[in-house]
Amino acid sequence: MGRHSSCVKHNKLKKGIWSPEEDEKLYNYITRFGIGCWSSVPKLTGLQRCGKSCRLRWINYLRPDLKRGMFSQEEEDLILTLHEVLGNRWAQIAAQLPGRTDNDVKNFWNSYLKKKLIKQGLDPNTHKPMNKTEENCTEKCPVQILEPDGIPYSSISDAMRQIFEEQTEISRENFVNKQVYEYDPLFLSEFQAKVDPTGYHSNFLITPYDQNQMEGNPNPNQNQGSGCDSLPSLLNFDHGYIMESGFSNSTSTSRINSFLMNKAIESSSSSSHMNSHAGFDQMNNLIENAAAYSWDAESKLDSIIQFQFSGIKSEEIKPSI
DNA sequence: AAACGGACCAACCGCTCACAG
DNA sequence: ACTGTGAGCGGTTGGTCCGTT
Repeated sequence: MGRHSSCVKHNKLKKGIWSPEEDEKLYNYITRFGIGCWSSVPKLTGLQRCGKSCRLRWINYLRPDLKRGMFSQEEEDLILTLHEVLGNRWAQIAAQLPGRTDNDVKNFWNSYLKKKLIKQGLDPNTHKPMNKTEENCTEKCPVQILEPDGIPYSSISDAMRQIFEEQTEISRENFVNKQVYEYDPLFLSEFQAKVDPTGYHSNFLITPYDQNQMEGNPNPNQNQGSGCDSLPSLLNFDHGYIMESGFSNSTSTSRINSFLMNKAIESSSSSSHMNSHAGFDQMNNLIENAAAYSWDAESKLDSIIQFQFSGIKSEEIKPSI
């Protein structure tokens, strides 16, 4: 199909920067009649623009709920985290950032975040050190996630991506299609301080199970940087909400995160391979240890959540179907 | 002061997908 | 099943700004 048909037909249409008059015409029209058929907007407004151009101008500039100005640290962290899972799916990433457009996010990524990662020696595509490979991750990661048909996902990132996409479908009406986004400050704040700005050295707690896995490894940091920490970086940030909500559905936008956890926990509990008694012991130990190490309350919860993964003896987490 | 180059960002282009006829 | 159209998305471009030489 190629070029948008309405733009091909009318090659006399104006291009380039929008004038304030054009903006006013479009703004007045949309605020009065709402968003309908974009292709008819030029005719109805008298604008010498194609419908596609009108749509873009509204979405990227005129929409009243747009957030202007610099990206906050929370937004930056969120973009990094989501990009690690979703890749260049700017629209999906932007849908989690109230008031930001895909264009905003894309420009911010290309002009700042991408360079920042490169500067830190991280591959902007994988968010891992330049010399790390996906194979290494699969090889070293102690948790294997199976697809519904029992075939393991090729990597943690693939599994997380799949889970996120399922979630995105579920929450689409709440996140993507709303004209006015419901801003939930909790959602963004939950990312704060839980995710390293690098998107790499996330808050990945080393559980007893992990320590077993790491026996003989003189450098725990090396294990931490095996490329598998992308999973905890997504899972740790919402524990507080999850614990309070009992892993149930909620209207909070942070249910993305609880969804991820629910997925894993449902899966682990349904797994016949889970070593449950060891799991409870580990949980108790973790709480006690957390107190002993003067961890704060959040860290305890982190530990509990982490247990849900680390306690799976069979190294399997089957996503629920 | 002028030239240059990099950063930023608005807008365009080309493609896919969904849907109606 | 096929075709045309509209909507949406990601990649890219080009203009402007600003700092540096």
